[in-house]
Amino acid sequence: MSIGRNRKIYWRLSVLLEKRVTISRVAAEAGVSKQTVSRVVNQSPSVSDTTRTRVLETIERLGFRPSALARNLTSGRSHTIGIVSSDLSYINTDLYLGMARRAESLGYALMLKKLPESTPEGVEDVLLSLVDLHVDGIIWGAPDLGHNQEWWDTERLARVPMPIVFMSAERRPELTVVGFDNVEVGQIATRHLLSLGRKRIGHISGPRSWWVARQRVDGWRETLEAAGVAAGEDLIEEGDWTAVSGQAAAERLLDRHPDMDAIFVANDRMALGTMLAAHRRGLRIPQDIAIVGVDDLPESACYYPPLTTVRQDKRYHGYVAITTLVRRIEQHFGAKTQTPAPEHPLEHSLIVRESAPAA
Amino acid sequence: MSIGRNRKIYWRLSVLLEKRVTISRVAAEAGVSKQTVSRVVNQSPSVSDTTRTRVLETIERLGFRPSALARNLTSGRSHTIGIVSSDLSYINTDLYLGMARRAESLGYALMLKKLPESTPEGVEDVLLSLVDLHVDGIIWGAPDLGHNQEWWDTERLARVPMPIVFMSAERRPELTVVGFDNVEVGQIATRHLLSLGRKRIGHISGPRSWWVARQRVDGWRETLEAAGVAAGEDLIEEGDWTAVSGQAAAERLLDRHPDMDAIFVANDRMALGTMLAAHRRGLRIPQDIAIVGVDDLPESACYYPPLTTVRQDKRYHGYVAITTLVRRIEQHFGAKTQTPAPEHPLEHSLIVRESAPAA
DNA sequence: CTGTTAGCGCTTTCAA
DNA sequence: TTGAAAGCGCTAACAG
Repeated sequence: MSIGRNRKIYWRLSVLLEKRVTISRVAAEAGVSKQTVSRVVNQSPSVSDTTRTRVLETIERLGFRPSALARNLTSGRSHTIGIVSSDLSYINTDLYLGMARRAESLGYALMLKKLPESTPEGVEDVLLSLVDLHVDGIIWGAPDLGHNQEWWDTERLARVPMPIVFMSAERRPELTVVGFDNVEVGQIATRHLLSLGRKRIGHISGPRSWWVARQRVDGWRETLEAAGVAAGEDLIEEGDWTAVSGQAAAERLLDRHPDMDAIFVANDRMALGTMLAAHRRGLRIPQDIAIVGVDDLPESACYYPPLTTVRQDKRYHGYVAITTLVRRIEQHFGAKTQTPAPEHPLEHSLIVRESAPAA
Repeated sequence: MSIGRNRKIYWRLSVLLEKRVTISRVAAEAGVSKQTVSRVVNQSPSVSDTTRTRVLETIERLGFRPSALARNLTSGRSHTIGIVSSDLSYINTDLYLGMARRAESLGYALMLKKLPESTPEGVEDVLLSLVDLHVDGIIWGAPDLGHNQEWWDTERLARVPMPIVFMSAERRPELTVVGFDNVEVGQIATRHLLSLGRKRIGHISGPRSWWVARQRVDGWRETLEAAGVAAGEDLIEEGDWTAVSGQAAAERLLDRHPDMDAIFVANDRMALGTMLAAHRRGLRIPQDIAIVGVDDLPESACYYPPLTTVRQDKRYHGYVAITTLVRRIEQHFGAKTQTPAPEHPLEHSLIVRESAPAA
């Protein structure tokens, strides 16, 4: 679409109140065929300058805007991406911003779909409704659902008639997955705690049904085992990513191991709960117990004490997800031009703050 | 749409990989006209039972799903609602969930649009793109932008060809606004602090360009003045809703008024920063300084100490917003049936925790 | 370079 | 109760 962004267009929008300005109307007023108008709008080179000018002028004057709907119907693609999530627990502000910006810059609109309370039937419905809406591709932003439960078997996958990109799912050859290396996340956090000289390092994990949660557990375990430090299941408690659940998990963990001197918590919000539990017991952070989280939420710098955490660039995560999906969409439609692949992989870094300061 | 939710449908989806099943195909196979199929799909009563059964059977067998696109093109409505926000700062998880659930139950899909960095031109573009997409209505979820700056003048408003519902905007007769009474929020918080016997009550506000922020300031001021307590501008510092900005604002406030014994902070995240500032100065909460926030974020129960806060039911906020919009859409299209209005107004309540416990 | 002819998949007339 | 015809607004495939 090459219509000038002149704000005058907007002033003509009033016409819509009467009757939508269509391509035919423009054609008539400009004294050309609909096809020519279409060519002008779509930047086809095969239009004479004189005609182009005249048409463009008419378009401006009438405030014509091509109907995305009609366009989609004929072209077969909607330039719309469906985003599926159970709630916005995985898709937070930053991830959304990253996706929205990138999608917009590539000319795609975003359609959000909530999964109804995690039932498999609901999932089918959501998928179908997305098909009905002719979305060009899907971002699967519900890492908790149906990944490892082999829900997404090859058969089912083959049935979805458009590309899907999975956020942080277990990697499988037939799935396009975009996500961080969460084993490494666990390693980074745990290594830091080891480097501080801690020996009794517990872990508060996310729901083990989530792949990311399991990965972080693995990173923690591997690191400890490599260092010859205890890493049994008794040192793990599971939360549900919320602060309160983190507090409860910490209580259980500290009840069982009062001598614990460090905890790697699988996300910042649970780390907040963990700190509260520690405060309640009169444990000093980090002297008595060091804590490391994951996410680097903007708030975590204001926790008491400020939290050491493994930072994930969610915005870039969103960027990469959309870019990857659009590339798949393009090849799906056999586009001539190809969006370039993302330059960097998804990386994370340790942000050291008072809850576990450098040695 | 009344197509049985039989999961078998899904298994037929594979057909899509070859060629989309259209109404004509169904008509042909069922030996009826397209019209009849259309009638069956749209639950028209004027179809004989025999025919209906046969058509439904064919629909199931072929896995036919009506194309929302084609349908929209003819019917003129898309059953899609556009949600405009600058980022997801105002639209948080709960608000989104409330909207998504309600929209889904009323048969609407949600299209999310991000405002490009708050420029007026960008706003025009977003609005236009929503018009292009034929959304049936718009939720304006960017309370910071263009409310009081008279951006939304009557003229401009008249130009948007579909209903708009504004989230938490300044009330004006020509605008449909859904939001909490934020003056009352300020009053509730401040009254609580007064009831604790506090006399030097400061306020950390959100950006004064936001209407909600100004409302909360008003509530704070009115309450203090009514009680004959100082409420000057020197007792206010402005943040940008983030925790860090709250910390900075608190620093400034406490520098200027070291004798302050309470602070009403306009949201929980800034309250977190405020608490950190207090801790840093060795002030005990609540003994030396009591703090009240707004929102009741799930995390706030795990702040140290747990935060007293004014709870807003964001989920219901979302429910009401969508319900209101859909009602307007229905009358816009002159629908026969009318969605019932929300039962309750938006209310808030004080959640008392340790940062400002009951007297 | 430009126009004509067909649709895209569905709904809305209007007849039968 | 059913069907035929005529679009919705646009693009694709051919002509010229």
